[in-house]
Amino acid sequence: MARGKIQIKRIENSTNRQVTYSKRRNGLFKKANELAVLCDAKVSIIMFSTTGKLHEYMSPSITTKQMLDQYQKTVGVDIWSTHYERMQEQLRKLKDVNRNLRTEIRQRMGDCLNDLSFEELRGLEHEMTDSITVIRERKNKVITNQIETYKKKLRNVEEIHRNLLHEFDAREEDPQYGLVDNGGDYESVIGFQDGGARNIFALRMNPNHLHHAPADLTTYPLLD
Amino acid sequence: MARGKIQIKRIENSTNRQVTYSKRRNGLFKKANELAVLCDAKVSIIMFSTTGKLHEYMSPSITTKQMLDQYQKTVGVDIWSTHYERMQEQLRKLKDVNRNLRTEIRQRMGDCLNDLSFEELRGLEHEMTDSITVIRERKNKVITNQIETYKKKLRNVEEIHRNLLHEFDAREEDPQYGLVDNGGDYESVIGFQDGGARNIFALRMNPNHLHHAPADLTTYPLLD
DNA sequence: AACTATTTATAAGA
DNA sequence: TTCTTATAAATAGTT
Repeated sequence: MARGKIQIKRIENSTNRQVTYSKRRNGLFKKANELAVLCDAKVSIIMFSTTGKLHEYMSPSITTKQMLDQYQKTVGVDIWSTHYERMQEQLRKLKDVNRNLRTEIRQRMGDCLNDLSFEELRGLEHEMTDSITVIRERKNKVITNQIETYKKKLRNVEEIHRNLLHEFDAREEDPQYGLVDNGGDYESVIGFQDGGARNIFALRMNPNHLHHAPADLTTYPLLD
Repeated sequence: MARGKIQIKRIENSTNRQVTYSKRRNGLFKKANELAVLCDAKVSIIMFSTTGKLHEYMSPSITTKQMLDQYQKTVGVDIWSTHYERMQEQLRKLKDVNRNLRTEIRQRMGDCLNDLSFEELRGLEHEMTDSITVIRERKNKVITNQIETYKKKLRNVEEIHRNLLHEFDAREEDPQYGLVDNGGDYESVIGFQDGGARNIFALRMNPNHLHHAPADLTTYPLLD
C-alpha cells in the first residue's frame, strides 16, 4: 500500500513474505489494541506463520484462558469435548469393571445370589471350598512358622537363664566378687529378649476372641 | 485517523463507540485476511464487544477447533489442565479401588495370601465358610424349586396323556369318529409342554460333568 | 450507509 | 532488522 499497489495473494518470494508477515503482524496487533482500548472490547488474536511459529495478542486485562472460556460458553459447543471423550469412556469402563468386581465379591460373600443358576451356584460352592482349603493350609503354615519362631526364642532365653544361674553359683563359691542380690528378678533379664517369653503365653489365648474385620465394600466408593 | 487525529482511549460517547467498533472491526478482519493470504499464515481473531457480543475471524481453510488444538499443542496442556484435573483424580481413585477389589477377590480365591496375618487368614476362612453355607442353602433352594416345577409339569403331561387315552378309547368304542393312527407317537403331544419331559431326564445327568467357568479376573482390564 | 479530509499503514528501496 | 518515503488504505467526523 505504498510505492505501488499489490495483489492480495500469496507472496512467492520467501524473504519478502517473511518481512511482510512481520510488518503486517505488528500493524494488526496495533490495530487490535486500538480497537480494544477505544471500544472497551476484548480482543484475542492467535496466529501461526507458515513455519508454525506462534504469535498472539490479548486485550489488556484478560488472559488467554478467560478469553477461550468465554468463547466456549458463548458458542455453546464444548471446544474441549473431544479431549474429554476418551477420558469419559475410560471412566465409564472402569465403573463397569468396578461394578462387576463388586458383584463377584458380594456373591462370594453369600449376597446377590438370586441371579445365579443352579450350575453357577454349584461351581461357586465348589470353587470356594477349594479356596478355603488353600487358605486353611496357608493359615496352618503361618501359625506353624510362628510357633517355631517362639520355640527358638524360648530356647535362647532358657540358655541365657542357665548361664546366669551358673555364673551366680560360681560367684557364691568365690566370695571375692561379693554377693549381689536384685531380689531374684530374673524376668528383668529375660525381658531384654524383646518380650519373647510374654508372647508365648499370648498364643494360649482362645483365638475365637480375635476378631477379623473384613474390608467393607462401602469403603470402595463407586464415584458416580 | 481522518478529519482529525484521536486519542487512543475509551470513547465515552456510546453511539460513537459502537460505530467505531463496527468500522474498525471490519478493518481489522480485512487486514487479518490480507495477512493470512499474503503470508500463508493461520490467523484467528476472537472478540467480544462491551455488551458481550461475539465476533470472530478465521483464516480460510481452518476451523476454530483446529486452530485451538494447534494453539494448545504449541503452548502446552497447562491451559486446559484444570479441566482435566478432576477427571484424572477420579480415574486414579477408580483404578485404586479397582486394584483393591481385585486383590480381595484373589484372596477369596486362595491367591495372594502371603500378605495376610494369621488372624486375617482365620477371619477369611471363617467368613468364607459362612458364605458357603449361604450359597449351599441357596443352591438347594434353587434345585428344590426346579424339581417342584418339573414335578408339576410332569403331572400336567400325565393328565393330558390320560385324557388322550381316554378319548382314544371312547372313539374306539364309538366307530362314528373313525380311527386316527399317528403311529402311537404321543411324544409329539408331550413335546408341546415346552420340552418339559426331556428336561426331567437332564437332571439325572451326573452334575460333575457340568462345568462352572468363573469370570476370569483378566476379563476386567485395569486400563492403566 | 456514503463521503472525504486526513491520518495511518506499508511496499520497496537503502 | 531497521529506517525512509512515496503511496495505498483506513477511518473520524460529517451528511
